[in-house]
Amino acid sequence: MTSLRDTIAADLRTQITTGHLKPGERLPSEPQLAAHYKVSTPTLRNALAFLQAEGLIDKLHGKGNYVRRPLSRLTYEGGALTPTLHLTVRTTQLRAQGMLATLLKVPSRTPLTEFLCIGHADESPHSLARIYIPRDLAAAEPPWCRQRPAEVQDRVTARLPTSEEAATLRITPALAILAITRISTDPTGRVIEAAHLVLPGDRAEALFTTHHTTEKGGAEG
Amino acid sequence: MTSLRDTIAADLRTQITTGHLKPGERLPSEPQLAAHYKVSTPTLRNALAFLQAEGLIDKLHGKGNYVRRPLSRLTYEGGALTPTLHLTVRTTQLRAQGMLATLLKVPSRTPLTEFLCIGHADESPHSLARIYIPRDLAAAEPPWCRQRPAEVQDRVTARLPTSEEAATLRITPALAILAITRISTDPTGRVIEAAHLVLPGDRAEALFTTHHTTEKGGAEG
DNA sequence: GAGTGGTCTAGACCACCAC
DNA sequence: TGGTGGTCTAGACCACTCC
Repeated sequence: MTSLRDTIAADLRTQITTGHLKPGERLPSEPQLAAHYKVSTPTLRNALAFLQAEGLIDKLHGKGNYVRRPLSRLTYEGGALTPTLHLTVRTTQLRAQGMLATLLKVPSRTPLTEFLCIGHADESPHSLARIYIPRDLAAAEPPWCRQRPAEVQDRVTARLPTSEEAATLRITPALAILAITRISTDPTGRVIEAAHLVLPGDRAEALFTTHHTTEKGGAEG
Repeated sequence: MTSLRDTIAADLRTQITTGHLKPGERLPSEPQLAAHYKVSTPTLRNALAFLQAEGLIDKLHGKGNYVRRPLSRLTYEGGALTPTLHLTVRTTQLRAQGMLATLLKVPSRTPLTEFLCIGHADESPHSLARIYIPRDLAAAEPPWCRQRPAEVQDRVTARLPTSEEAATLRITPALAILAITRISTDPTGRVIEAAHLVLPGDRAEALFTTHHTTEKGGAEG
């Protein structure tokens, strides 16, 4: 009924979560584990790939498989990233077109500035952001927009990373990510910023707080 | 440099997104595709598994691989699911303990009611919700809480589904999901509802709108 | 060079679906 | 019954890490 892969993954998962295998500890080599579970190496590797996608182990080429240490969790708060060490990799001048023009509600060929940012913690990247701002509002320093937003809309989805995103964030292509498209508008309704954020699912979460006034009720389902 | 799997996946992805392969269309059988790309069937299946995780194809056991039709996207709006056909599978009386007691900020063994809900659209499940409400506030009909929330806090993460979640939602274990933990409080600060929501990443998104008053600024990074 | 994980092969065997 | 996908095997060969 349940596959060998799932059985093995479940067993190792239990050993990790119960502390039988401790954080930082190296697992036996794959041939050894395969022999122990009496399966072929591809089957065993399949199970390990699952644990990697869950963020329970790190696979290090040429070194071994290690139980992952608990990660400090990055919290994105609706409308703003938590203060952290950021690295602006690239600033690009471009012109709006297609999807970008639609998001920013500007005509095609409107001058924009793109900020490509990578967030870091513990020497490893933990967030990727592409921020687009109409050029007349763009600033040289963070926050890169000269104007304060009156309303911020965050559209959050879960998906697997593209190979480029996986390479940039140094994560496995099987690790789920939070993809957030953020649109900020000023009091007049003008879009002053559009941003694509990518946060690894194993070390990031997004937090949104909604206040309901008495006039309008809340939970419908 | 790039693996055969990625090359094949990229090729098929292109054929799908460009319309060369149309929605609903059946792909050639796996042995045929393997022969076409001159790879073994496991390698080809590996590529197809990737496309499945991206939501581009459906793998139907005994029938074939099909280009997926565009899915109607479920939008969860901060604090409330969009009105849709819901099915309450189970109502359970239980007592708070551990994590649940912490979330609800109640003492252990406080009586609670759990509502297990599955959302449907087009005959297929598209959302899974576990809602916990202090028993004195629980109602028999949706919305199951007798009281209106003053504040709703949504904690959003991306991860892979557990095997139970995958089975319930009829999705592949490799498809990323949005996991939302929602805490609703009344004006006095009492927690009136805690909910765990699971939304498939290929057909759901969460939308949050934040309004900033003039006193407090917004984007910090 | 020894040991590790990364990729791929060729094929067996089972389960599901349609006829 | 025949074709399809699902799982697993046994092993080859390459790339990376460390000594």
